[in-house]
Amino acid sequence: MKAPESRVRPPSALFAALGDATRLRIVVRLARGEPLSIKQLASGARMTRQAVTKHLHVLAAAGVATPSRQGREQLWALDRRQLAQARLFLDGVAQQWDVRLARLKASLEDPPR
Amino acid sequence: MKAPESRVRPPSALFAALGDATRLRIVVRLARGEPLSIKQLASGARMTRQAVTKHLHVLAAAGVATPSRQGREQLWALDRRQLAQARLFLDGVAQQWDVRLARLKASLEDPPR
DNA sequence: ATAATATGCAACCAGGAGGTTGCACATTAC
DNA sequence: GTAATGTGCAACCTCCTGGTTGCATATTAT
Repeated sequence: MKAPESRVRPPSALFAALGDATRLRIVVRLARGEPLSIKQLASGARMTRQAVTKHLHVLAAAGVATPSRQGREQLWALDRRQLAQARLFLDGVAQQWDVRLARLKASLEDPPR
Repeated sequence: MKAPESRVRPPSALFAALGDATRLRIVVRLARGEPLSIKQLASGARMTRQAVTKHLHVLAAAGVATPSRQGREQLWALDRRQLAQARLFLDGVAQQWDVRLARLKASLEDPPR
């Protein structure tokens, strides 16, 4: 068996979730670690609470943020795992590039005959 | 003065560029380092060449890929700089989190009086 | 020169994303 | 109990995105 939240998501969905200015600001605010209610997140965002709610659900679908009930409030917090996945992906791209550059450099210093 | 391509882009635009499965596949293919023509990139993508062209322009607008003419072909290659920026952003988020966790841990081990 | 190849440009279209409004419901405060 | 607060749900609207088609243009091959 496997953890339900860790089911495979295409990395593009992850980047798409981060690919909105409003959502990225939410992520940054949540990155401080303290869970925030929808009300708190909506204040300061120049749009309706419902719009913010939608964005939060997008983040949840991407596995980036998760909610938890606390009385009549819903507190949202980040889930680092998917963000770590995104980093790994970018690392992979950079690494392939590095490997290729290393090969090129090697071939220049010690050309194949 | 500063390099023209390094003008500030909102990081969300960057993630948005990566937030499409087709574009991400293009990025992965280009990550090998070898520049590819539009024709080459379009073969294997089950859509029209024009659709691929559009995706390439999105990547170019985000500063992720850049074209260069070679006769009648247009060769596309990755530009790592923006990808590095994306990594830095994710590092920042993770780091804030780490800092907060460290503080929490410290406060538990050595509680403020 | 002519044909084949690789790309550019523009119009067009369907669907989804981001946002709003209005109202219902649950929880806490007084 | 009643009011205030925080949220959930659904309908609706607009605009952008991803995709197509059709044709024009530039370069290379024969």
